[in-house]
Amino acid sequence: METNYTKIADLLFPDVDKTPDYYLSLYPRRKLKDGAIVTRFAPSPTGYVHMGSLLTSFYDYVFAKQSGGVFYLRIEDTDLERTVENGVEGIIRDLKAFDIKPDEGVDLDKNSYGPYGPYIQTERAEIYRTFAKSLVAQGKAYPCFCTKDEIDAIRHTQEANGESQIGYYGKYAKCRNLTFDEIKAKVDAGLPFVIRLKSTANVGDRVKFTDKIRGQIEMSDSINDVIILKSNGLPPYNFAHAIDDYLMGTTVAIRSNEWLNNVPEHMQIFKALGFPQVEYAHVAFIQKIDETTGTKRKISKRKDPETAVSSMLEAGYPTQSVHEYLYTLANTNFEEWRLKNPHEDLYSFPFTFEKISLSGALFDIDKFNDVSKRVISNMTEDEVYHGMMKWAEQYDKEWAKIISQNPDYTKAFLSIDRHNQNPRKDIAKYSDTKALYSYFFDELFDGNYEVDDTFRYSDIKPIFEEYMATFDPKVDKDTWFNNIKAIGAKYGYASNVKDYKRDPASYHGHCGTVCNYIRVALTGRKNSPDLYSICLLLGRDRMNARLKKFLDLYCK
RNA sequence: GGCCCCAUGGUCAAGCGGUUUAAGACGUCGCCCUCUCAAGGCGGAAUCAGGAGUUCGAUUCUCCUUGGGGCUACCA
Repeated sequence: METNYTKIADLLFPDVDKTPDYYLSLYPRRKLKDGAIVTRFAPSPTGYVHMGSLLTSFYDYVFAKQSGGVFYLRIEDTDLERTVENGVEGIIRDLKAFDIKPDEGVDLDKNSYGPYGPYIQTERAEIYRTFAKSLVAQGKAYPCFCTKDEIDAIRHTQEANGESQIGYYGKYAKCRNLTFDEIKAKVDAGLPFVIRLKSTANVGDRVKFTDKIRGQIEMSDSINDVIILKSNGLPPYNFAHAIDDYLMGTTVAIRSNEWLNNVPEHMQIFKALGFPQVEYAHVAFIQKIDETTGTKRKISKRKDPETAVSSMLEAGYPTQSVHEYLYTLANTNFEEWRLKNPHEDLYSFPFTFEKISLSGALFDIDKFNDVSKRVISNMTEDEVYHGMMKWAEQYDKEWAKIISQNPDYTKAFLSIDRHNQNPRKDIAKYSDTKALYSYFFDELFDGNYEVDDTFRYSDIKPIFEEYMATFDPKVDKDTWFNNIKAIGAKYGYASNVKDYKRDPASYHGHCGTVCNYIRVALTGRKNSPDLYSICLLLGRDRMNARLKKFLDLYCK
């Protein structure tokens, strides 16, 4: 019997000339200090990373760094259908934007670096095939020639029979006990085949395991003879990850929750291979409301391109905002920590597996915007300027040109109210800045004014004229404001708001009304940062020009 | 259908048997401050899905129900 298995293995894998031992010695165990965690980020090369996988990559990175371990990047491209051209590039770019630099992995040209490579699964096909062959030779795996139609038929039969388990197992696994001669005949006939692992479980068997995040879990064992090598010779995820995670020395596989059900199957693969079981940590996925159904569902790359990290960056959100927001979703005590340590590096937040939240959070754009406004409000004007530039250079060339020609001026208006006790929180993303500050540039100032019925144009004319005549850029803000009050008072505007509110009928308005006349004339809008600062920044000439333009338009 | 995960306000969440008349943040509402806005301050409304148990005592432990999500592919 033994020899028969070997014969089958040789028949199926005439090309494989190496043994598992070869690879076992090629990739020796890592020598790391006790407690060091080795993690990996293992995406398919679909071209981009979405919020959920970015979060897991944060976990991967942080746990490895905090424990003195290793974090590596592995490209899982065994599904040729999903592979996108330049798909690796986008992933590396996204990670890099967040300062995540894998210790080992692949570079932009898809060249592997690090001692356990290659780190692209299709380049490791020979390794998987070697182990698969070994499994066949041991009688733990076998070729299956069933067609898609046959598999479908099996399922229909099972459904008709009211079987509780659907799949390729037991008496339904008709290729399980093929003889060497039968197999040879089919191979000679050129029939395609897959390799299946013989399940060691029976219907009703239970398995227990411990998830790093979820704790003890018990479920039905996997009775299916799962496919470990597809007919194209490449392995599916289950087999590839088992071999790679062992050979590459992973200690904890942090992955999305949808894998939880497959753990029994994965455990059987590890066991068949004779590998110690890698630990698993299953992370809840981020959800969103599906527009068509109105219910929650996990975000997906295919359906929700807007949740791609790159879309966030493209919209002009700083990476730090995305990072902070994800942390507030993920954990558990992060916001509290952030309050106490407003300027700490994010990667120094002490994560533990136990504290990662179990339930899938809904992506909340309001909260995200607030987080981002806080992040930007805590930046210096230099940092905001650089962020704006970097964004604009790529997505708004006109804006980039304007601000790059006026760096000091730009920083000056960015610094308005920035160094107060409580800095302004009005920028959520860099793409907001143009609309927010366009009036600082004559070429963008469009001449639309938010005027309304309350504007008393007969008052505005003399007020502006007097304001222009008395404006002195050298005086401080209080003096400036007192002057406005004095001018306003002459034309029936209360010098303080309280007086006005007490007796609105006797006034045309109050000093704030006067400010608003000026504000609208200078910026076109009713809302702006500190008006005094705007006047100074515009300078007397441009200020006067805008006031006159307004008078020409509205106060003939 | 089978199996699994999850379950505190609209959202994210503290909580891990008594110190809780259940933190905090976002959102929302009101007031204050104020040259507008953005902030900021103060305050309000709003949550333990339901039912059994265990216990002297359950948001916290167990079970059931319900709800949401996931897996059930030669996809990952």
